[in-house]
Parts: sequence; structure tokens; C-alpha cells
Amino acid sequence: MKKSFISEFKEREYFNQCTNSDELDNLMNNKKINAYIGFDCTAQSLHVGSLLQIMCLRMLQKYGHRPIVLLGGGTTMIGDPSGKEETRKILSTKEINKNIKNIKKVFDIFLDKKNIKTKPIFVNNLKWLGKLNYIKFLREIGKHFTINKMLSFDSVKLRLDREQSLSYMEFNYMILQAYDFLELNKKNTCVLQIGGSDQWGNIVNGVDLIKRNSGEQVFGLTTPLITLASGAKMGKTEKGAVWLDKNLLSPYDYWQFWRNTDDRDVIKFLKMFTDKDISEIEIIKNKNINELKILLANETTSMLHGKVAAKKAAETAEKTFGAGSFGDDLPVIKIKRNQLNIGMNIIDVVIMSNLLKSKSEARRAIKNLGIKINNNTVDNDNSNITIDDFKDDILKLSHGKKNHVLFKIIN
RNA sequence: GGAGGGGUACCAAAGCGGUCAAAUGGGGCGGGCUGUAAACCCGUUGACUUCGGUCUUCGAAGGUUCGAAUCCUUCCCCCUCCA
Repeated sequence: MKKSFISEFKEREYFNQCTNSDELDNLMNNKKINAYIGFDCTAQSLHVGSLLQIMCLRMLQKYGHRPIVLLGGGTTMIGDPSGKEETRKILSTKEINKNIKNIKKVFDIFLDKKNIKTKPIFVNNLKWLGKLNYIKFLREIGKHFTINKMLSFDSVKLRLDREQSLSYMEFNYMILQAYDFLELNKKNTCVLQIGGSDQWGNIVNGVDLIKRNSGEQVFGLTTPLITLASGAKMGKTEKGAVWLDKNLLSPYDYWQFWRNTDDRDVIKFLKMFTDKDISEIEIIKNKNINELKILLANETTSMLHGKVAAKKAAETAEKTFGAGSFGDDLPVIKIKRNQLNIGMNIIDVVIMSNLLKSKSEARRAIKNLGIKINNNTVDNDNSNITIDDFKDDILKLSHGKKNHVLFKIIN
């Protein structure tokens, strides 16, 4: 039996809830549909927290459906209260537009634009939300929403239960998102909205609104919130977000992020974030766990940064961790030869490397034997770095096992 | 609007005139073990330092005092109960 979108969606553990799973499956097997996911534009790019949603769009294309990517210039101006404890800071239109432009690049990478039938449609809801007439909107759309029901949605309820303030502006967010769906349904024949589980309330409102407005049945589908085996939320490390943008996070660091996946999450991530067939994953799943992690890192990195970058990252990792050497994908700091004539204090060199932020931290790290030069532990924070510490004009400085920087002499 | 309670480092939470750069727990970072994993153990966790100390920090601004996170005044914010 041929796989369906919904069956694979479930197999890959993308499935959380659906307004009507059977009918949606039926519809998608008989017809190519347009489906949308909205993305928040509060940040300068997307991070792995949005990757599952992006994978959903890819899967739509795989089954011949057309993804609609909504970059919410309008809704970003309001701020979704779902899952948020506090009102977000309000961004200016200028910032939002800049973000949208940069975020779009992510989709240019992940989505196929060649196939005319599944070529993604990009929309910005500011186009319609920005033109709304308040009175007209209240009469036509607002009448379909009861406050009683709105108060029952988690996004609102949780805030109120904790007596955290929720502004009238934010309170309206769900109506705007519902209106987006209606608009896309009318203009782009969109019949499905996908989102994270925290979007369920917003999505259901859209489905209801369309039902009341035109009687048409449309669908909502959500993906689970990914929690790591360790209990933490995925995608945020202490060093910051795992960005899907090489200017914000290098391909090497992206590769490392996946390479360092908890054992217990590896198979799940292979299913979720790679194009490997489920059947293939079933076959290899008992292979050496470290090989699987490397596979995961290679697959995810090639998807985002390309095969060449992934290979380079893998080679650098191999050399750095395996051979105790280094690869050329590590961050490089250039240093002038004449700076080394008198020697440089080790503390200053550590600061220059950006491995640590303050001199105190650097001293502490040295005291804790956490700093290495060319794999030799530094045990004295007074030592000097001179030209003799360089081999072939290169010096590797390490903080811990995983953080390395190369210093390269330029003349 | 009335009556109480509170705002402490990344988070939670002690401290309530000097011994407080501030207990403890979580988180982070480093070390050990290992597999660039988990668990566990150890160290560390404001900045600068000639390693003697110095500087900035306990909601904000003033004040009392030889000396304040700790006492007083004003202001801002949050919570609980009443209207």
C-alpha cells in the first residue's frame, strides 16, 4: 500500500492532534491541496525550534501538495501570547521586514521551487491585516467569537490564572490568526493549517471561523512539542539558539549540535529531521550509536548548508576529536607576526579567541585545567604565547573538549 | 479605592546593621570516568588585579550610620484578601 501524507506524518512522529484526521487523509489522497504554516518574525532568523514545521512543509511537497508560507508581518506586530509568560517587546515595521527578508532565505533552502505544482507560495499577512477596517471587522468577524470561548483557550487562560497581565492587543491575536486562515482559504484555496501544539487553539478558531463563514470544512493539524530526553526544550543551548543561518551559527557548530544529541533522541531525530526512509531507519537503528549520530549530523547539515559544508564539518570533527589534530572548519583568528615578537599573555590570547568573555573567566578556566594549547594543558596563567608555540604558523587553542579556535599568523 | 505581603546574582530561594561578592538548590562551565552520550564524582560560577587587594552589585532615588542587602523617606512594579 502506498504511503499517505498522514500515515508518514504519524510514522515520523510529527503528529500531535488533528481536527479530523481520517477525512483529511481521505482528502489528501484524492486531491492535491494547499496548506499553510505561519512563522513568527520576531527574530532575525529561524532556529531549530521551527525545523519540525519546515519539515512538514517539505513533506507536503513530497506528496504533491503546495505549501503556503505565511511570514506574519501583521501578526508579529501584535505578538502571540501562546506559550508566553510575558508580553513581547513590540518590533517596528522596519525590523519585522528585515526579519522577514532573512527568514525567507531559510525556506529558499529547504523547499523545492522548481516543481511548478508544489512551488511554495509566500504571503505576508500585513497585506490584509494592515487594511482592516475596525468596525467592519468587528461586525463580520468579531461576531463569530464569544468571549466565553476565547477565555477558555490555554493561551489566555494560563495568563489569567496566573494573574499575569494580558493586553487587549494580545487577546486579539487568535482572532487575527483565525482571520488569516479565512483569508488564505478564500484567496489561495487553503484548506489546512499546520502548527506546533501550542497553536492548537489558534488553529481551531480558524477552522471554526471558516465553517461559520462559508460552511466549508477545513482542517487543522499540529505537531508535538519536542522535549529532549533530558527534559529540556529543544533548540536552545546555553550558547544561544541553534540558528538555521550560517551567519548566525556556523555549519560546523550546527553539525556539532546534532552530533551531540542525547543517545535516547537519536532515532527520533533521524525520523523527524532527515529524509531517510522510515524503513531504512528501522534497518540501521541498532548500529553503533555514534555512527548514527554522525549520520544524523551529516544529513541535517547537508540539508541546510549543503553536502560540501557537511563533509567539511565532519572532517574537521574527525580530525579534532579523533586524531587530536584539527580541521580547517574551526573558527580562525588571524594574528600578526610582529605581535608575537614580544609574546602575548595567555589570558589575552584566550580573550582574543572569544572562547571566554572575561579575564576572570580565563584565569578560572586555566586554574581548572580547562585551557589547552595544541592539546597541552596550560597550567600557569602567566605564561606567554610566542612564535615557538605555533606549528606551521598555526596554533590551536581549546577550552574544554569541544571548543577550539585556530590562531593563524599573517604577515 | 481599603488592608496586608513582597521585589536578592542565570533561575528558585536564604540573609534582615559589620565576619556578605551574599547560605542552599537548580542550571551553566571545567575536570574525572566514558563514546564529543547518559548517570555519577570533584572543582568552579560579578569584574579588574602587581594575587596584597580594588571596584560595581541585593527594584529606583535619596537619607540615617564609622559602617546598609539589612534601618528611615519617597517613587516604581508584583502578589494575597476586601470593595
